[in-house]
Amino acid sequence: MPPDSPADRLLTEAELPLMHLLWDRGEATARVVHDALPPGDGRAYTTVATILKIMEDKGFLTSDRQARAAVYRPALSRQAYEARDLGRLVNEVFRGDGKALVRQLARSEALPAAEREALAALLGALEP
Amino acid sequence: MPPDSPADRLLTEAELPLMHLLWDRGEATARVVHDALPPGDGRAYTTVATILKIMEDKGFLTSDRQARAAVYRPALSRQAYEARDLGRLVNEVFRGDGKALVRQLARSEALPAAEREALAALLGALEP
DNA sequence: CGAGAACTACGAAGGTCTTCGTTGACAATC
DNA sequence: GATTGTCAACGAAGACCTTCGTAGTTCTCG
Repeated sequence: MPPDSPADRLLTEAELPLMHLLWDRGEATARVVHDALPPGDGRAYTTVATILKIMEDKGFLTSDRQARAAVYRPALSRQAYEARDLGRLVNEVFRGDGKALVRQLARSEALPAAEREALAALLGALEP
Repeated sequence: MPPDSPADRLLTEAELPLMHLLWDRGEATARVVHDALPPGDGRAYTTVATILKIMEDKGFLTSDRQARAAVYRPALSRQAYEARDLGRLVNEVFRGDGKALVRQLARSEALPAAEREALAALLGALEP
């Protein structure tokens, strides 16, 4: 088993926005990523370049270094990462109780009312 | 608004298991928490005491210090914390797309098959 | 070719987290 | 009353994260 496989790491706070950019675009150089960041961001180019390099070391990205400037690509699909982070939430915070998560989701502001109601109905149906 | 309110912090990896213990028991001293940890845990008593103190500083716990040994209580319900951590996942990882989270949940191993199917059906019904 | 631009690599600095030992205070016990 | 045990407080050490500047290399364009 490769010792440097993507492991079960999670992206850090600084890494996650860069990863979203790469998921959206498929690939990008450090320059492109930096320029695409929201203007108010303020992070220096070298900061972005360093973080991308670290993400590659961690196995989150691969790069094509034939090119003049390294072109980075996600080594992990957005879906796969979503599943990983969701897994952490379920296992560590909800202690494996997926139903409690759905219950919490049904209360969450993040979902439109229609879906919240549907979830609540689903819960009611499953456990009357 | 109190400036030192529980803020929007998340519990760290070392803090979370201690918090679960306190949620389960309602209150406990550092001694009780330490002794209740799984035997294989290995963390020293002083480590546990330090983490509890830090959690109090961060606003996650309150303590009764009349007693000889400080008695800690959660300053935040399990539900409230679940909502906070779920909120992070929805906003940062799923970028506000709650439906994507439900979709992911429907694929998750964490839920029994019956619930996964129900979620899938729900998604199908909402977005044909 | 030479000057300037762009890029990578390196490392330093400051922050947080995690772990634990030591010290000094206090209590209980003999 | 002296010894033993328990506790809070402090701080140190090592790991990781975040940020950025500098140095050196490579490319590009007059």
